[in-house]
Amino acid sequence: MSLAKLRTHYTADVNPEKVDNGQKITLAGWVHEVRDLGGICFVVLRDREGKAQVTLVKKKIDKDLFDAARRLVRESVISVTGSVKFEEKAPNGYELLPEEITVLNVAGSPLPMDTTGKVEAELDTRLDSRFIDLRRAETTAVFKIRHQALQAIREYFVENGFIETATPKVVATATEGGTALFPITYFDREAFLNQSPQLFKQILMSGGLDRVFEIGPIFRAEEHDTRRHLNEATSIDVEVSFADHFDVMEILENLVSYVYAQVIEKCKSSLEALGVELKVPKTPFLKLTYDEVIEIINARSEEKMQWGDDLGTLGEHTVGDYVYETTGESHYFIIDWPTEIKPFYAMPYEDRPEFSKSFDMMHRTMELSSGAQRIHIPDLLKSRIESQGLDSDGFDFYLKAFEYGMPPHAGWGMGCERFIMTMLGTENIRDTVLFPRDRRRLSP
RNA sequence: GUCCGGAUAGUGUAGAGGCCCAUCAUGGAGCCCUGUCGAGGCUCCGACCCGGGUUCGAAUCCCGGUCCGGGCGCCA
Repeated sequence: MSLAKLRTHYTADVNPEKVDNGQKITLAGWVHEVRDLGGICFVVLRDREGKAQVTLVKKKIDKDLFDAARRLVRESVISVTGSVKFEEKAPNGYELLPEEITVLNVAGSPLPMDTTGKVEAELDTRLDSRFIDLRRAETTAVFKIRHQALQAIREYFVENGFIETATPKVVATATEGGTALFPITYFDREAFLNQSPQLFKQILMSGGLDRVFEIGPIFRAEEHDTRRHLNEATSIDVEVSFADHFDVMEILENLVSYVYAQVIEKCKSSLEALGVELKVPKTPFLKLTYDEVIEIINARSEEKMQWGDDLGTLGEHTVGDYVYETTGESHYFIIDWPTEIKPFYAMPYEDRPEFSKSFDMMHRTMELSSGAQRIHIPDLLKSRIESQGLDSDGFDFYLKAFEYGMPPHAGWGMGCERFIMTMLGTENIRDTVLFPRDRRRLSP
C-alpha cells in the first residue's frame, strides 16, 4: 500500500490549473460529514488543507459502493479514488465521483467533541482531546500561522547574520533568581530545568559568535494561574555583541513587523479561518521611559505607582490603552527601568546608575519581551549579583567568560506564545501551544 | 496564594423547592427523500460532580470535598 496509492492530491490542490476535468485522482483524509438525501449521497472528505465533496448518485453508481458510502462513520479515515468533475453546485467548485472508497480506520462513536463547528467545546475539553480539536480548521489555522511566524523569524535572523544556537535545558543552578525552577534528578545529583538561555547566550558572546539567536523551551515553576502564563513556554532569544539596547530594540521591532508582514502574505486562508485581520505594526515603536509610564498610570488609573515599583496588570493595560488611543499602535517599548527591579546583568547608565539600559517590549495587552544592554565588566557584574542577594560562587561558570575578553553586548528574549497570542487575539495562551503545560495540566 | 463565579446526556446548554422518571441543539440508531451547502421531516437513545444536611418533597437551599473558569498576585 504505497502512499501514491492512498493519496495523489490534497483537497486544496484540485483546481482547473493543476487537474483536468475527469482526471482520476485519489484523496485521503477524514469523513467530515455524510449527507444522505436518498437518491444522492454526499460525503465530505477533509484533509489538512481543506475539504472536498464526494458525490454518489444512486442510479448511476454501484449499489454496494453507494451503501458503503452512506454508512460511513464520521471521522473515520478513508482514501477515495475517483474522477474530478468541476461543478458549480459543489462547495469548492469541484466534486469527486468515486470508483473506490477504502476505509483505512473506523472512528469510534460518540466523538469526544464536534468537529463541524455546530457545537462549541470548552478549552479544557478541546485540550483533553487535542487530536480531535486539531481537526477543526480554526485550530489548525493557529498552528499553521505559528509555523509560518517561526519560519519568518528564522529567515529574518539568517538574513541579518545571526547564528542559531542550542543551549542546555538541564542546568546545575538557578540562572537569574526571580522565578522558581523545576528540580529534576540528574543521575545522583539535583539539577533544574532552565528558565532562560540568558547566561549561556552571554557566554557565546565571549566565544565570539557575535550575533546568535535561539528558539527553544523554557520552564518556570511559578504557580500562576492566568490566561497568559505557561509553565513550559517557547522563548525566542537574541544576543548581539558590540551593540547597545537601542540596537537590539531596532532588531526586535523590525523582526515583529517582518513577521506580521510574512504572516499576512503567506497565511491568508488561515487568517480567514480565524476571522483575523492583521495590520503590520509601524516601526519604530513608541519608546516611553519608565518615568513617563509612572506619570501616565498615576494620571489615568486608580492604581498608584511609586518609583521603583514594577508594573501591575492594571498598569500595563492603562499604558497600553493610552498608547493605542494616541498612536493607533499596539506595540511600544518601556525603557530606562530602575536598575533594582531588573535582573543583575542589566547595564546601569554610567551617569545615573539607578537607571538601567533595559527595556520591555509591550503589546497593548501584555508584556512580550524584555531585554537590555548587558554588563560586560566582570567586577561590576559580580557586585551586581551579590547586591541582588545571590551567591556569586554559583555563577563561576558564567563569570569566567567575562574575564578573558567579553565584548559589550545586548539582547532580549521574547515569549513566542504571547507573540502569537497577541497577533491572533486568542483569548487563552493555551490556544497557541499544541500540548500546553500549566499548573494543572501534565497530560496529554 | 487570594477573591469571585461555575459543575446537568459524548459535546454545548435550559432549569431559581412540587410544573422535571429534566429543556433545547448537536450527536448516535432507524425510516422517508436525486443537488445537499450547519440539508429537511418523523421515531427512538443518552445526563443532574461526590458526601452529608434542611424539607412531606432537592438539579434547585445549606455545609464539606473534588474539579473547572475568570480577575488579581507571583511571573515573561
